[in-house]
This record gives sequence, C-alpha cells and structure tokens, in this order.
Amino acid sequence: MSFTTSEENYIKGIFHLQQETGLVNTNSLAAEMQTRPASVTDMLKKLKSKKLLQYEKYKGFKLNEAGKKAALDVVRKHRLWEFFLVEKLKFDWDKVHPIAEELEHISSEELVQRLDNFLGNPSFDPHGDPIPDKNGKIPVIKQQSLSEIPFKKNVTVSSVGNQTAQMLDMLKHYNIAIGTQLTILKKFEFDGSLEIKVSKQNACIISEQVAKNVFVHDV
Amino acid sequence: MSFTTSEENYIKGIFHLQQETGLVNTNSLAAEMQTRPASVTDMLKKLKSKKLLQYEKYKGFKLNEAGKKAALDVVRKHRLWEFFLVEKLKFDWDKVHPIAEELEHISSEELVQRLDNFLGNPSFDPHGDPIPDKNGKIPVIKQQSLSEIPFKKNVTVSSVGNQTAQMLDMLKHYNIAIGTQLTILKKFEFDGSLEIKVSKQNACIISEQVAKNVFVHDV
DNA sequence: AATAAAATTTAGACAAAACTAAAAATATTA
DNA sequence: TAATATTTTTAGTTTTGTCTAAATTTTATT
Ligand SMILES: [Mn+2]
Ligand SMILES: [Mn+2]
Ligand SMILES: [Mn+2]
Ligand SMILES: [Mn+2]
Repeated sequence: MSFTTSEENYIKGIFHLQQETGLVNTNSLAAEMQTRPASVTDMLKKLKSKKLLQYEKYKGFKLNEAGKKAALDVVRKHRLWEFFLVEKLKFDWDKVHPIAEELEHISSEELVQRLDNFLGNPSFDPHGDPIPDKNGKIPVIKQQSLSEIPFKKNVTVSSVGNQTAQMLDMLKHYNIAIGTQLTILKKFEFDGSLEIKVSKQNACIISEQVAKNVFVHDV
Repeated sequence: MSFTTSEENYIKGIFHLQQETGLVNTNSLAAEMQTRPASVTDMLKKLKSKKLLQYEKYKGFKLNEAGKKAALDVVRKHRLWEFFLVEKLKFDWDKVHPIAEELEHISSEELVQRLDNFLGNPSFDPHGDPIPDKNGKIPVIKQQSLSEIPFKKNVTVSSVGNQTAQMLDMLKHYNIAIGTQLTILKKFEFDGSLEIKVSKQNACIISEQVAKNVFVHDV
C-alpha cells in the first residue's frame, strides 16, 4: 500500500498522539497538524476506508496494526534522514526537522535501506529518538528526566523532550547534545533552577523547564 | 520565488526541449511530460502568469531568463542527487533517475549547498551530464558521438544520449560507464554495427543505435 | 433533567492539477 | 484557394486536500 504525503503526515501525527493518550480525538490532532477539525474528519474517513484506523464517529480513533506499521515506516525515514543531515552534511540539530519532514515522503524502499546501511544502521536520531528498523522494531533505553537525578551523579544526555528549534538552539548554546556527560551541583529553591557541570566546562545554570525536558541515562 | 512539484517538472521539461528546438510546442511538451495537451495549456497559463515564459496562444513558447534560472536549479538538484545515489549509496546508474525525480523537489537551499560540498562539488552526474553550479553555470566539454570516431583511436566515454533504463542496463552489461576507455576495431557495413575493444576486456559488438548514443572525448 | 458549552461532523465552496470532448486556429494538400 | 488534417485551446469534470459556517452530538453545569 502506498500513501500520499498528506496521508503520511496524518498517520504520523496520530501515531505520535496515541503513544501518550491511547485514543486520539479530532481537536488534538487538528492542533498537532496545524489544520482544522473539519479537515481532520475528512482525512479520518479516508484513512478508515483504507483500513488504517479504528474510528467511530464522535468516539475518537487510533491506528490499527496496519496503520502503526505505516507510521513506523515514516518515522524511520524521518529519523534516518535527520541522522544523515547532521552526521554527513553537518547541519546543526535544530535545523534538520523541517527538511526531514519533506525527505520522509520520498517513496523508494531501496533508498531507505541503502541509506540505513550507508549511515551504519544507527539506532538513534540526532535528538536521541529511537530509529525503528525495517520491521518496525524500536530500540528502547532506560532514561530519566534530568529533573529527577540526584546531585553529583554522573549521567549522559540521551534525548530531548521539547524539540522545538528554540529549545534545541538553547541547548546548543549550553553545549549540551546527545552523549554529553554532566552532573548536577545544586538546586535553587527559588525557581527550581539547577546548577550543572557540563563535561569539562565551567558550571552553568539551567531552568527547571529545561531540566524537565532533558533526558539522561547512567554513564 | 518558489514552485510546486508540478510546476518544477514542467519547467524542466520545457528547458529540456528548448535546448534542441528553441521554441517549444504544446504537443511535444505533452509527450515529454506524459500528459495531455490540454493539461499543458493549463500549466502554460500558470507559468506565464508567474512570468517564467514567453507564450502566445497558438505560437509556441520558451522560458525567459527567470524560467531558465528556475530550470537550472532543478536540473542541478536532480544531478547532484543522482551523483549521491551512485557514489555514496552505490546504486546502479540505471536505477537513480526516478528517485532523483522526487528528490529534486526538496526545497531547502542549504541542503543543496551542503550536499554539493559533501559530494566534492562534482561537475558531472553519473550519466555524464553537466551539473550546473549554484549560479546556473554549466561546465562544457567537447565530445562526439562514438559513431563519428575513426578506427583505432583511443577515447573515453563522457556521456550517454539515450538514458532510458533499458539503454543504461545494456551498457552496464557491456561494462561501459562514464570514464571507460575504448577503441573502435571495425565497422560492419551490413547494419552499421561496430566492433569495439572496451578497456582490457575481449572485443565485442555494439549496434549502430548504441554507438550513436554513446558520447566520447579524447583520452 | 434542562440548559449551556465544547467537540465533532456535515454541507458546501475553493484551488491545484489532471482528464475528455468539443471548438477554434493554424497548417497542409489537392 | 478551398477542403482537410493537425494542433491547440476552451469548457466542463474529477480527485485530493483544504477551508468556513452551520448542524449535530456529546459533555459539563446549573
Ligand atoms: Mn512530512
Ligand atoms: Mn528527531
Ligand atoms: Mn521531478
Ligand atoms: Mn542523469
């Protein structure tokens, strides 16, 4: 089965939302996709007729197995292209998302497989998100928010929660990236800020907001 | 100015035809684009309103400077991606055209510039066609059809005229690619076939049809 | 339980890009 | 030059994906 760019974007949007909420509703998908609820309803009918989702009027919806398979395929392509853009073309990690948003719709199966091999079959994209393999299998890692880590414990940054360009740009200025090692030195009770030591740099202070969106695992 | 995928494909098609004929007519563009003359007329109106071509009803049409610039930009992207697919992903040269036909529409300017650098700013694509630089400048080489070359002269293959997958697949089986050195040993008057010696392989025979579509330059 | 609010769907419209069939313009030929 | 053939354009549809406004259904509140 093959899908249009628009169908693929919706499928991916639904997949993303149902990870958190199980059932998805029309308004939240419209917000996610930056479109109107009426447009979502139209697309839901089409995706249902293509047997990609369970959907009853007014009752919410979610992808079935075929839909999840399709979603994982788009996610795989998105993340492989992001990896390519950062590792091979030396893009900054806060610039690659919109480009991958286009590249993920290139249809050739063989292209994806060869790209995967060319890149060395990476397991995580530049933001620390797992890259599904060609069967849709996703690697899992145990990670915690930096806001839950005790003082003086050495940890490695594994992924980023909020992946807006604004957030990623900020982390870039802190010299924080996937794989960066750091330790928490102190918590300021006033606003929940954390003083942290990033690898061999001077200590610096990050807001609670930032800390909550940085995920880490043991060194 | 930015264009839709369809607009870009038409612009490229017109550019290709006007290289040979100067003025282009509706039916030949329809044939080139595998579409209907009525669809061509529709698009011509749109491209004229975008000031990309000179066009008077029933009188033929051709790209103006803005149109040529746009065409060269698409051609540049197409050929850079083809180079990437063959040189980095190890695709055979007869498989890359349809994939590049999609990739050429990815919009990021920075992507093209970084890809160009990553590839080492190549001057020719895998089929020997010149890659325009970012200003639209095209490298030229002096080349002749293999059918016009005298016997025993050592020449290097520089490009292919007919680039259908069928032709490219055939040349692959002859072990003929861009850069291959060869010599003509004999011409058969019966059907114009040529006996040629390809680098260090055994002599072989190619049809007049093939010879006419292989372009070569001095070693 | 009745009413108000929010969420969702339907109805109808629009733009892009294609198509077919018919009309109009141009080119060819007798 | 008149008749015929070819080329091109126009008129009217279709499909996909979007939108607004209105109607409907569900949920929350008095
Ligand atoms: Mn996308
Ligand atoms: Mn990512
Ligand atoms: Mn194309
Ligand atoms: Mn080529």
